[in-house]
This record gives sequence, C-alpha cells and structure tokens, in this order.
Amino acid sequence: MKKHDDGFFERVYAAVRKIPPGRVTTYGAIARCVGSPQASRMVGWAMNNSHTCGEYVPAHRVVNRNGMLTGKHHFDGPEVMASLLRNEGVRVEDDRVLDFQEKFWNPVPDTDL
DNA sequence: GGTGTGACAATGG
DNA sequence: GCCATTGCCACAC
Repeated sequence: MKKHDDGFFERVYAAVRKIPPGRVTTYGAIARCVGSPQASRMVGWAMNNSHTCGEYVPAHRVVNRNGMLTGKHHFDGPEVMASLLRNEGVRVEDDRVLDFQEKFWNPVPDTDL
C-alpha cells in the first residue's frame, strides 16, 4: 500500500485537473476540496511546483477569490495565462476573469460542509 | 527539526 | 468602501 497520498499537492493537482475547459476556480475552493480550506496559499504554491509534478496542471484555470490572474507571472510568460483562458473561451481583461462568477467552477459539487 | 515561504483569504481600521 | 495586516497550512532548504 500506498499512503493516502504523497502529499497535499497531489490532491491539489487532481482537483485542478478536474477543472473543465472554459471554467475557472479559486485557490480557496480547491483548498477546501482537498480538505484544507485554510491552505489556500499552499494551493498556489502547489501550482508553482506543478511543473515538478510531471503532469500538466491547468493552473491557468485557477485564480484568486477576486478572479484576478495573480499567478500569471509564474507561467512561461505573463501573457500565457490570459491567452490560455481566452483560448478556452474565458473572457479575460485587465488580468482579471470577466464573468468570473459565471465561469467559476466548484470542485466540490455538493459539499457537506 | 526549525525557519521561511507562498500564485490566498478574511478581518480590522 | 478601500488599504493594510494577520492567519493559515503544508512544503522546501
């Protein structure tokens, strides 16, 4: 047996990978989905290490609570994140997701919490 | 094993 | 209502 998971990151990656194209979510939502709603900061860091995970993680679909592309700077380029989102049909302006509320996708379909 | 960090979030003034 | 600060949790060095 395997442990429950090699780390908190694995859960984050899994949740982010579940984000359908054209949709976005927040760090807090993912953090909550993985069981640590307070570890929202860790989620962002997980994204930074996402490239070390070996698997592709659509981190560009993850934005902060305000829908702002805070992590765009951590991509291959500051324009990559917005470009990817636009490419998926997400309207982005001023480094922020328009209709964020509309595009927001909850990793937890029905939380019991 | 301790310290620092980190792409947030919530609260206070 | 906006700006500033703290809290938080798990990982990397």
